[in-house]
Amino acid sequence: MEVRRTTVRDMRRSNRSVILTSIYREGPLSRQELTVRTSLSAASVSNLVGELIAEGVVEEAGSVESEGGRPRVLLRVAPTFRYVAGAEVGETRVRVELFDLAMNVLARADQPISSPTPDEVVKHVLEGLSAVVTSSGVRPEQVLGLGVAVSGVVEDNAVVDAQTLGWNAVPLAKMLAEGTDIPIQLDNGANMLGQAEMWFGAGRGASDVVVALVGSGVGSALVAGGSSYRGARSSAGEWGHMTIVYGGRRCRCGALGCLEAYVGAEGVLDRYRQAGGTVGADEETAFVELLDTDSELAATIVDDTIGYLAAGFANLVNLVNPERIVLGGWAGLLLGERHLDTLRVEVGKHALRRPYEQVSIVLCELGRDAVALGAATLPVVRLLRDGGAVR
Amino acid sequence: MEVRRTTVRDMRRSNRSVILTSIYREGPLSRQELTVRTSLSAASVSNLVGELIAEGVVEEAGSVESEGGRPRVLLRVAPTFRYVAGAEVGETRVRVELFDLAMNVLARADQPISSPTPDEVVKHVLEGLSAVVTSSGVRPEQVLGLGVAVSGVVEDNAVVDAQTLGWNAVPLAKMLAEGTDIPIQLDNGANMLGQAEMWFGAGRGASDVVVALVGSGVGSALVAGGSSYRGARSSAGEWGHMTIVYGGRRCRCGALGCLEAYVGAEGVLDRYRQAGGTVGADEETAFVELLDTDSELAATIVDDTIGYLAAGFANLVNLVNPERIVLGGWAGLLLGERHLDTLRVEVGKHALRRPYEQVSIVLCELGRDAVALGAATLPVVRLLRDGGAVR
DNA sequence: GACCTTGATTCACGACCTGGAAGAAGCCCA
DNA sequence: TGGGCTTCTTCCAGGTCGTGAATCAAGGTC
Repeated sequence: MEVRRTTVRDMRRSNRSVILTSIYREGPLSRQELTVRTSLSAASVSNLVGELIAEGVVEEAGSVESEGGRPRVLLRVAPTFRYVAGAEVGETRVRVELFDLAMNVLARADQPISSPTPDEVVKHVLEGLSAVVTSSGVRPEQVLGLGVAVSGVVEDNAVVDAQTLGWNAVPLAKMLAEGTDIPIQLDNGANMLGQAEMWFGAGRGASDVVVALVGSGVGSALVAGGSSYRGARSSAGEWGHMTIVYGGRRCRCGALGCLEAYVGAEGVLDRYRQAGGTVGADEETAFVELLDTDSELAATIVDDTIGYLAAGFANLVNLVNPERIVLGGWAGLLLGERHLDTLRVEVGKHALRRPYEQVSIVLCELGRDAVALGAATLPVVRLLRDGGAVR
Repeated sequence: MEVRRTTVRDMRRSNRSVILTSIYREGPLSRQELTVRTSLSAASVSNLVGELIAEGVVEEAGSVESEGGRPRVLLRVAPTFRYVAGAEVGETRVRVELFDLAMNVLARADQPISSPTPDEVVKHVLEGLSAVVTSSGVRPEQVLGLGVAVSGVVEDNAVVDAQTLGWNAVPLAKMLAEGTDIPIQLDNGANMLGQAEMWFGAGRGASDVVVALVGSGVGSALVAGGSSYRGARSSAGEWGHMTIVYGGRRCRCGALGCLEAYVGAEGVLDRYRQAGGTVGADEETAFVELLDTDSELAATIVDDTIGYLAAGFANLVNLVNPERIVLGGWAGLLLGERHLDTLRVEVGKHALRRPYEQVSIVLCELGRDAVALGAATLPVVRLLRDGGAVR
């Protein structure tokens, strides 16, 4: 039973949240439009908006004429009310970015990282954070929070397990909090890229979405009913290690026949080389080379890849019944740019007719650099949820 | 933006719901315990409970002594405040059951059905409903609602598509509503069995669960964060048609290599017969026969089945990260009773270590007759959600 | 039978949203 | 130029709600 009481204060907080969220997500709105959208009374809208303006969260932004009457005053979330930071922890670099509330980038700090130990990562994130804060002239107490995207499983928004980095139960949130007063929120990198696509990219307007990421490996972010689905212990979305060829190729996770072993760039190139194809050593260049090679072997490998990927998509379509699947990741984009139509057709061969007809399959719009952007939305989500209340 | 305003009335409804739900789900409770669990003030609990008692939803049920003070008065939902009905629409029969609010069966009506056309089904459901209501001496206006479980996709709680029955966009809710004043709610049969297991069976206490049903075919019910997950258009949970052997056996859905083609009883027996095994014609008898045959061939087929099923489970574990998987369906139970431990081990070979360690795999506890019970919980859910307000 | 402990109820209070009336701000037209 | 009109916004009285402190209730203890 997770039910909670409601008090008279919750009501106001909730209504502030409704109004603030509407203003933020649906662009400049007048009080009048807010009364329609929220079905709150005009009196309450005026009251709540007045409070939000007095606190500086919301500001008036011009007016628009109405049909012969008093013009409506437009309201927007004040972009400079507070700032938010996002960090992307990769295997070879740490990127920190600072945004205003309109999610304009104010500063960016990229730092190469030699060995991704927890201490090293903490050091670089904190350095990057203070670098972007300083260089943009924002006072630290103006920063609402720092969202950090890591490539592993983040439990309870605090502890990280990342097999690829060799991290086991690393209390990253605590470690970071010791070096700054800015509130920290952690999440998984794939989820954050998905979050970015949901807010600013190909996921806009949808509420049941799978963001499928195909790079060297394969992962996904699940969005159910408008919010990220993490499962019982935050590791949901491990789509890449779904068995798709029972007893098939050995995957680096140890199991046989995982999707990743067939459609991850590494697996694809491996299959090509084993079949006698030759490409360069650099993975991305090689992958492009394979896609653009005009040989029967290359065509077979690519067609097979599309087939396996389609089966993986179909499994999502059947099991999750999303309204949209967003394909991303560098390899996914390269493949999708060339073969999206074929992919769509192939999915239809594996999926049930009904959910297949209801899903649209599209490409990511933001590229791979949106991870920090997604992470930076975490403090914004909190701000909107709390109706503009700050620490 | 699905955010909605909150008014002062919502607050009371919400708190009534919190109290009523606590009393219903956590057994007889005193007002004192309610203040602790709901974190409402003692004053409000007293006030709200008084109202619920006055309306007859809740009643006092004895008292329990406290440590030297005034004894606590226990409260429970009055079992006979209202009644709920559940119907199971199968391919060969329609079952309707009537329950009190404590979910004790008061009456049951089974009706064989020759051809499951919509009109025929509506007729039998309505006949069954009036039969159980009459025979138990309950006044029709005392019946809170009828939940109907059908074996197809139910959209918007109103329209049914059932490929197996040949139904296409049948407005079943409307058709039923024309024959009775009792409110109708529709849902999918697998979901309803899952719902029954969640409330009264192997799912109790968990909030992220997959109920996996293996019979002649294969399906599942997904429970995410305590409530049933239906996806964008109500067809989520189609686990049986997940591709598990790329390019493998032809499934009755038309695709190749679906899980159902390997672990559904029909598929299993088919594989056995094709490999030279002989069993009787009746599916269930044949399946038991296969399981209990002491031959190398039979053992291989069974082992393979466990392997395929394990891969199917592992895909759920990786993608959904449930805390529990509940195996049911007649074939699933027969298999599970004999080989659950092996199955658990095999799942570990396909799933990622971390989510695998976090999931428990157990058998259904209620048998296959719980569908109507699950359906009958639909009106109860509505009652609890609305805080005891009746039509 | 006085006192203690614990559970339940009462009541004044402040916070909240609402509907209707009033005010504000622009446009139109004589 | 000013009155009238339309539309947006604010003000105010009224009613609902949960809270905290005080009070009442019901049993046990000595």
